[in-house]
Amino acid sequence: MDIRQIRYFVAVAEERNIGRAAKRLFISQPPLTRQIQQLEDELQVKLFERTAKGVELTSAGQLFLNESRNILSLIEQAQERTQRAGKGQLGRLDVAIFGSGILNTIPDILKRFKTAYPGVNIVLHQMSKAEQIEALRQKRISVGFNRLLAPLPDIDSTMILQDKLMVAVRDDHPLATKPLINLKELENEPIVVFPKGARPNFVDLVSRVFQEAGVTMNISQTVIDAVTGIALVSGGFGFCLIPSSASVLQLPGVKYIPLGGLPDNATVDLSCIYLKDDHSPLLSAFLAVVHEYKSQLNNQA
Amino acid sequence: MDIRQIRYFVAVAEERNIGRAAKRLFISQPPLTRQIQQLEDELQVKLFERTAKGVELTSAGQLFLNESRNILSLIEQAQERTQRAGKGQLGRLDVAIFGSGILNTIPDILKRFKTAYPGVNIVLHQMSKAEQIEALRQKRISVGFNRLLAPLPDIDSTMILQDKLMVAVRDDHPLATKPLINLKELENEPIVVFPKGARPNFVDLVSRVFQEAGVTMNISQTVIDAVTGIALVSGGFGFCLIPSSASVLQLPGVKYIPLGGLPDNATVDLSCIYLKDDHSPLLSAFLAVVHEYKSQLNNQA
DNA sequence: CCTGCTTGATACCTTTAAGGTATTGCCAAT
DNA sequence: ATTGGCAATACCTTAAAGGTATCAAGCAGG
Repeated sequence: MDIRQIRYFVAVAEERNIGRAAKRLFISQPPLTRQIQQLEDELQVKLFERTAKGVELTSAGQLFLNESRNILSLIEQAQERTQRAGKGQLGRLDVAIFGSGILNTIPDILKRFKTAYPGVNIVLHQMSKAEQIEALRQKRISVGFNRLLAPLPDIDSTMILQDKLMVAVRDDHPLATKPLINLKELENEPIVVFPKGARPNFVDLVSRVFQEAGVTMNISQTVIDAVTGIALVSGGFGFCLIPSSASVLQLPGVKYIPLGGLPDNATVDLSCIYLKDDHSPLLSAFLAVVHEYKSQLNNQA
Repeated sequence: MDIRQIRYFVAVAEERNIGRAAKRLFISQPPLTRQIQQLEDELQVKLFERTAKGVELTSAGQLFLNESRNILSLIEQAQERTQRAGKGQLGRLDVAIFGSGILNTIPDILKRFKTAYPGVNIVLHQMSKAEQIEALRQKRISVGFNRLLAPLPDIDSTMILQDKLMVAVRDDHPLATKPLINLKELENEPIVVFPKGARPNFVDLVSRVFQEAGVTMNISQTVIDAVTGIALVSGGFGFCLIPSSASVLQLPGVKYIPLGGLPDNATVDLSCIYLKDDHSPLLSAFLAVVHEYKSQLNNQA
């Protein structure tokens, strides 16, 4: 049995006349007659009663007509859905985000992607950097968002933005009134750092900045992420250096003040990472959205 | 797109290796490679990622695999169901019965057919003789049960049984004690006859019998069917001649007594009728059941 | 680092089967 | 009895599926 035969059968059933159906199918009458005969032979069922005016469906033929229509529509659907999946318009995309990374950039990107590709189901996973890399290699996720990535041979990354550093201060502290804080002013002050876990990390950037400025750093506490760090500032544990994008977070008694007098490379990147040899259309579509977001960000600045 | 290609695709997806799949399909590897390429070209979607160890499905391919399995199983089902319909094991059979014909013979036959062909949906219609013939010609029904048929050019019939005549009597009537009633004893007695409507009919048989025996008949009432006639006997309206198979009907105060001293042709047939050129497997199956029933009936007698 | 093995891809030929033209046979309406 | 419309048949042409031989690429073992 053949899809062509099914199509032919439906045409004949609808026209109730082989010659007319042949015209509709842009073939001549004899081959159509033969195809119908073949179909009947194969099924061992008479599908049509031949009359003087044409043909008419037997009861078995009537049943087969319904089934045939179902088959054809299922095939059509399958083609369309597969094509959409091939263009990345349909499917499931597993995305990893890091602890406090759910601030504004990532939700924005996800929102854009969701509106551009409404057929794609986005599944979020909270993962640390190391977990993301393992999950990428095992294909449990397709993209991860992260910061400060060491280059890896099998993993590519796209930088989305670079955050400058800011200082989280309690608003009753004397420095809280200044428009800009110099690193020197934080010498020996208690500093909360984050995150715990795999290096290189935001901690390393902060230490490097202190070191290069020749300022001694007094780490009062190491916590898991920016949110916890800022919470500790609010609790009076000292200062906390954060990437500027984390400053959207509002906590009672906490002010964010830009850090001045730093070298240009004193920034943290936000990047998304993915397997180098993942050529899935879903990933490409997602990266396209990321790039579009990035270029809009640059045009604003 | 082609069912063959879908089958090939599923095999390759399952084996994750074109060569192995080719072996499974009893073809050589190159044509299989080409068919997969063609399928990908047509869908404009890459279905497989070619690796060193074989091939692996892309996400679009994964989706298409699911759809393909659905399509194949639907096709299989369609073939099987159509074949069953072709053998008369599946479908719908519209059957007409006459007013009081729902006694024991017809339910028996229908019950047998139902157990032999459980996939067939029997739809009953109450129809007079004339209605049955019109409905047969319009193909609204496939079989009708009836009595005393005049032969028609386009309609065939099968006689199921021949009923002798019986008399329905009130049990307080003097004749009710006799084991056999002679027609002479009914002379001038009030007789209820049925049915109303198209001739030739059961009435005609009854009148003929009286006439041939030289007995004058006194029709007290003409009613629609046997059930009504017997009800009138119960109400004291007189006697009623009925086909013996109607004697299964029990009404208060009514006895059935055989009619004696009649010629052999004083019988009513129960027949089923159908279009001469209806060769549907459903009808053949039904008629086969009818014949089987008939021959069992004859063996008993 | 090279060699051999496995895998899919290509080139070219053979065979199967689908499509076309011409014609026949059948039934029905005139 | 005749004609018109329909499906079926016979015979040929063409397209496409399958086969054999061979190639190119990637990985494993020496």
